Amino acid sequence: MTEKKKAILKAATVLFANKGFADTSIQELSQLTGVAEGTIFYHFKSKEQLLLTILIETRSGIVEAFEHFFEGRSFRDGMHMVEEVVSFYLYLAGLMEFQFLLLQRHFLYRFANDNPDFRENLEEIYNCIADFFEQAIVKGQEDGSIGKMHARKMALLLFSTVDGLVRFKNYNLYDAGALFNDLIDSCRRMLKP
Amino acid sequence: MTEKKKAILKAATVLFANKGFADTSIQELSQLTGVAEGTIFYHFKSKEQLLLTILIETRSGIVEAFEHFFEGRSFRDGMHMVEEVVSFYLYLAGLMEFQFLLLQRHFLYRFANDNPDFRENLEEIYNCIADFFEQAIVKGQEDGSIGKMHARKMALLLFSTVDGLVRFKNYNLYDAGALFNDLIDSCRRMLKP
DNA sequence: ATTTAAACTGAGTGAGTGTTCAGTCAGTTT
DNA sequence: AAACTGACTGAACACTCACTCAGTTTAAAT
Repeated sequence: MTEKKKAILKAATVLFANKGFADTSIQELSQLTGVAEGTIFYHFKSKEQLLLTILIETRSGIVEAFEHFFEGRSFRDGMHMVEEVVSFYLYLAGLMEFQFLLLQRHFLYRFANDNPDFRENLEEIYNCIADFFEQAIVKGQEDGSIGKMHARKMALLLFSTVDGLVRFKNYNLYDAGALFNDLIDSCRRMLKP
Repeated sequence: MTEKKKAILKAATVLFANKGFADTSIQELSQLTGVAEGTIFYHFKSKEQLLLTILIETRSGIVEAFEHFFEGRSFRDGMHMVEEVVSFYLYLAGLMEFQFLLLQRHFLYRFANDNPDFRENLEEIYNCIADFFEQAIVKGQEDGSIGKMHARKMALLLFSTVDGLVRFKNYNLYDAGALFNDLIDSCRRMLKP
């Protein structure tokens, strides 16, 4: 991958995340990166293809980060693992700020409606994260640290809570960090037997 | 307010919510409503002004609905009031589907960055809802149905959970309704003394 | 030194955009 | 009947956009 191609992907991620798809022009992207407009279309056959490439990289980035973090790792019990999943999600949302912002933008889900490539990549991201939440809960139910409840549904509830928090932060409504301790406490109370 | 003006507002709400601001053209809005393009600019001095009008109506709709629902109403205790706030939020999100979808779209918050009118209306909506959650929690702490914890922070956590759920539903990821009972149970466990 | 293919350029194109405006018309006031 | 009003129209305007393409530069292989 050439330097210019990398620069295009990096800048486009920020622009798409901050300004949206329609409000980001190729001209602007060209000026910001110092790359000619033609070069952008040499590397990506269309604006939509450029967005898809970013989504694919985002998917592999997130999925690999999660798998790498939890691979061969052991936890005192399921409850602690839940806390680690929540923490890691928030940590990653800070590290991959623009990718996470992008994932919350509606236009991605509009593309997903008639382009299976978008749909599949989005589903893989969400399934991966929900699965980690679920695994932790199931583990906790086996070792007794988490009460009897529908594991998948609780996983989705936890997921939607942290997802909502990240949205509040992204939209400058409230700071997710300030609620971190309360979030962890709430998780414990929600899940304990 | 003339019939045509009403039709423009109604159709524009759906289009802005579903397709976004930039991807909704005045031409499309004109065709969909059977109103001439010029008429749209006769009633609203710009596309942005049209969006602002929709936001203002959304704000008053939501704020009045909440105030009307809880006005002069009494609850067995604070915990039950929390449950009612959560339920009513989800009920309203179904009733005012497109307005709630609109509120989750990023372009609104971009306008809010340099247009105080957008900012103020958005803040009023979020403060109003967060306040109801907080009131319920404070009431519960007074009557002993809710434990000792930071009321505002817990209110924000609850808010972000239901907000996240509505997002999952809007983006066709998961159905919020299927999680309703689990949501209410979790709220109880999160808040009980 | 020559060849070759990949990387890159930027002027150009045509479709589509939000907005304007001169003008029509039904209904009300003078 | 004349003057006026406000709702409405749609053609025209200036502008932006994604995308194309003929041509140039770069860099490695022969």
